[in-house]
Amino acid sequence: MDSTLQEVYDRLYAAYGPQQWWPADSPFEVMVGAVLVQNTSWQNVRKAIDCLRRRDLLEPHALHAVPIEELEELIRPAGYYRIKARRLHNLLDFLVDRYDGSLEAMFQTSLPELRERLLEINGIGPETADSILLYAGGMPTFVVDAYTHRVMSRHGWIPLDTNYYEIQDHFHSGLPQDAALFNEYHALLVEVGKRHCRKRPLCQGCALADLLPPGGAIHEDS
DNA sequence: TGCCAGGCCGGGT
DNA sequence: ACCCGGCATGGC
Repeated sequence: MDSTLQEVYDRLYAAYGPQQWWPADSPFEVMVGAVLVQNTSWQNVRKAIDCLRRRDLLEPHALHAVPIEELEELIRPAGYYRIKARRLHNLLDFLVDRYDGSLEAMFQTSLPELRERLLEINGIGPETADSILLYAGGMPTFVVDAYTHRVMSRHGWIPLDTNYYEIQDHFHSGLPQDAALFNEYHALLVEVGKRHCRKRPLCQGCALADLLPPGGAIHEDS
């Protein structure tokens, strides 16, 4: 195990505690949120999800039955509503056609195989797939997002140009393959990123300040 | 008041 | 293998 990765985790956990991610009432709601949150603030996503909940549409068959044009209007507050309605529907096609709408059945598939199948769906990229696998299915795959890249690169722990799979490998090879750990770790990176790396690049005063490498934080923007 | 938020795709080098 | 424009709403 990578001592730095473990130390960063311990420091974040001591500072912020358990994060209770993903904010959702059911695995299906996690799936829906994973698509809607693409390059979008969670605040906007919540409006769209609440709208679906009020209409009892947070269920695979019910949501799948909604025509695209209606879906567009329902999820409008989440932004990119035309393309996201189609992406969401593509995912629902997959879930209903292959698994009869059963997440339990879907998550019987092995992690590598399910990941590949999800990536074949138009509109599901690596982060959305990993979010579904980890946060809806409890499968041990690390979620890499903008915050992960920002926090790790600005502290000098990875080069700025590290791509998704390189970052993911870094976590996979440096930590035990534990879904609960991956879940909490990613949530903690988002938390520290929101607090310290959103507007101002300097992570002065954050929980990781004394872990900075010689030369200090990296300031080139992502 | 502009800028940005928990990406991804398609077309181009 | 990258690089880029497009996609859209709501909050600060």
